Amino acid sequence: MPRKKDTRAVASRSAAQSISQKALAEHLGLSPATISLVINRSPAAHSIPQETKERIFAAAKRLNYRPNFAARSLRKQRSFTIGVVVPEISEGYAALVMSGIEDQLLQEGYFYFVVSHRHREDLLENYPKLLMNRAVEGLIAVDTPCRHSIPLPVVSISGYSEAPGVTNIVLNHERAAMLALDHLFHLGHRQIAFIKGQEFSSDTEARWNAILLAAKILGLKIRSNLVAQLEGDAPSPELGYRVAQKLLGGGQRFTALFAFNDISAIGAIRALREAGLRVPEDVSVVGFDDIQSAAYQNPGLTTVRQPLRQMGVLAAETVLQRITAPTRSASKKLITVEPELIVRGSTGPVSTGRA
Amino acid sequence: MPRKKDTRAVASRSAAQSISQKALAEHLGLSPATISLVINRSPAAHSIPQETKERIFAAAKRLNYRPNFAARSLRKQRSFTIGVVVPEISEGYAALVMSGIEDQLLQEGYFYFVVSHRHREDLLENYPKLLMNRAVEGLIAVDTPCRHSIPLPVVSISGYSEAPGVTNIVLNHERAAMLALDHLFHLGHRQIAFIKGQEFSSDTEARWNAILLAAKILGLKIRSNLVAQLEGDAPSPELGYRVAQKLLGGGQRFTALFAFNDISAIGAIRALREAGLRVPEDVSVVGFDDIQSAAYQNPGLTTVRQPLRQMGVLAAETVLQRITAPTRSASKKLITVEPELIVRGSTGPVSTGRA
DNA sequence: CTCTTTTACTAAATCGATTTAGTGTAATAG
DNA sequence: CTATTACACTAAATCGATTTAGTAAAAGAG
Repeated sequence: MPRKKDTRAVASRSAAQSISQKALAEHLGLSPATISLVINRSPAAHSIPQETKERIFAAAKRLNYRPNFAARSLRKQRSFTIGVVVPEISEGYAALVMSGIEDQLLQEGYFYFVVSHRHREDLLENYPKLLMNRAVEGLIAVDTPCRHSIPLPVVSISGYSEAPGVTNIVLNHERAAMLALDHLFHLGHRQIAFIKGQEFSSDTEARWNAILLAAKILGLKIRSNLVAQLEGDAPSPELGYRVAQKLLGGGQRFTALFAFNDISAIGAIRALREAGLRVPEDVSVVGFDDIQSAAYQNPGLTTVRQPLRQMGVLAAETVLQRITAPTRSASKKLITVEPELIVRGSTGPVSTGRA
Repeated sequence: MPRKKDTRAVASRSAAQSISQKALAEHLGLSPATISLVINRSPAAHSIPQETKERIFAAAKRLNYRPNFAARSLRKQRSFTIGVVVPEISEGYAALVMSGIEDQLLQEGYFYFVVSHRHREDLLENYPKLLMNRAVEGLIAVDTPCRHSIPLPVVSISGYSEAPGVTNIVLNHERAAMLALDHLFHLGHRQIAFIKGQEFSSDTEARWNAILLAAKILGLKIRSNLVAQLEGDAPSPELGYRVAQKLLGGGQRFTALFAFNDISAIGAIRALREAGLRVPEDVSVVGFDDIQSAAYQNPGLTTVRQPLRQMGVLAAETVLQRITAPTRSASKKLITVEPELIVRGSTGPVSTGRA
């Protein structure tokens, strides 16, 4: 009755508990040293004849020898593991970055631990320590402030830190702000509302300064009663919804809204709609990040894209570089990546009837 | 000039390279054995006076002693690490599950490695092995088939597997299908289109069978030309968009659409709109999963919620249980979780003018 | 035929903890 | 005053690899 095929026996053999190097050595009538040299393709194995090497590889495969990772790690003082600190796992933002990090790290034979601090002070404080207890060889912090300096290569994405030993990967905020404002400006918008990021978000300040600069260059006035700030730390459009309501309640008219990120833009659109305003006919909305669902809003969300996946890849490349060639790469403190404006349906020319 | 505060010196001291147990022992004039017993709060330390214990703890803190993880891991034959296998990191689905897993694991002192196979055969084959090489103590597979049996506790979420040693966490598909169909049925819908999942998705078959069953119970006919299947493996609404276009092109009218997941439902809505159909006036749409952006579609997406976070927590609890109390929990093969219907704006009564 | 070099390995130290079986001293029991 | 028990530790084996220094035998040089 071969209904369930006989994968079971085969599998359980091939996946059986691994034997030790010593056992393998005894089985072959060799010493563990020899096994080690051959398995690791050490140059010291040059004098070992091909035939013996093949015997070793064959037996290793047949007996399912897998070097004990802890032993190897202990001896070599390497863990081949990186720690990744993110605010949340559930956000489109962090997920994209992580996927870039993963690609790059696994390719190079590293694994990574992820921890998410959800902006809790105690976790922010403790997680780096926990990761160090686990002997990670480097840290990637995504949108996370690095208070203490850490005796490890650290790469920070969007969390600009002056701490020594930190390489920062940041977006060209000036260009990002200019892309968005210039787009709105050329559509005729002069009354533009802004949603700033939360205090804790490391991008908030830089982005805002860039907006101020761009506005100045364009000769655009920013009214303080058209500026509101996200509050709360759930990664939900709800926050954008609330802050947009506040803006609407302020009484000051606006024909365009530049949100801190796509998530809040999505919430804001809902608030606008509920207030009877059409997007983009009455109010144009620009988001930030270009998370996946931005494209599938109705209308599609015009947004400033951050190359999130690429930033993840870059971060991984950079930590590994700093781990394997500490001196040469120690100097690079700042890596800038470029934004891109993605124009979709949520922005349009200012309507003469209303503006 | 205390502009930059002096966190630097303090930090670099407190985060300095850790010393070894032996060094700590010498510093205290004790033996490493004693340090170990005290630090680990071993019962064998009962005879050691409180004063000495405090001396040890104080020195450990002052000299920044951190037990070497590899050494401890080697000796105890434990890694306190779990492997998590997901199809993609970028999806709302996996992200929510992972966040549940993370919570639970970190709480219990475990870390986890994530790998994403993107449905590539070679990675599906290799990643479990790589994880085992890293000495993970258990595996959580999210929406991922387990071909081979693995000599480790395995918990599978939405990837039903008969392999020995696998605990399956599955949604009550029958109830899920019934919730959705019953909702549509009571709104008057009789011409319902369906988007099935991809072949490779482990949920596809079970969900479809449940739909067939629910339809039968309700006395609902399913027309084969109103059934289409997702193709391609990118986690993007694009797939739903394409398949909905195919359904529309089929010429057969329908007043409702039940999609395989929220992502494809979102894409499908766009296709419907482009075809001049209004949602929900002309076509009601039901999604599946309740990912975050479902609530912030316009209109909000009616969907069958899977308790994704909870499934992650449950999976983590279960692996840990199986690791720490192997015999007692080995028996549980199946854990069922319950869906919930979330009614939002994308479904409405069938319109008499058009149906 | 001796001396050097190469070949084909191995012994043993090491990485940094954990843990078991003791050891020497002090206190208490009988 | 001896026997026992409790106290306060420690020596040494162990986990499973890696790696350096070395050895015995064979090959090659002169």
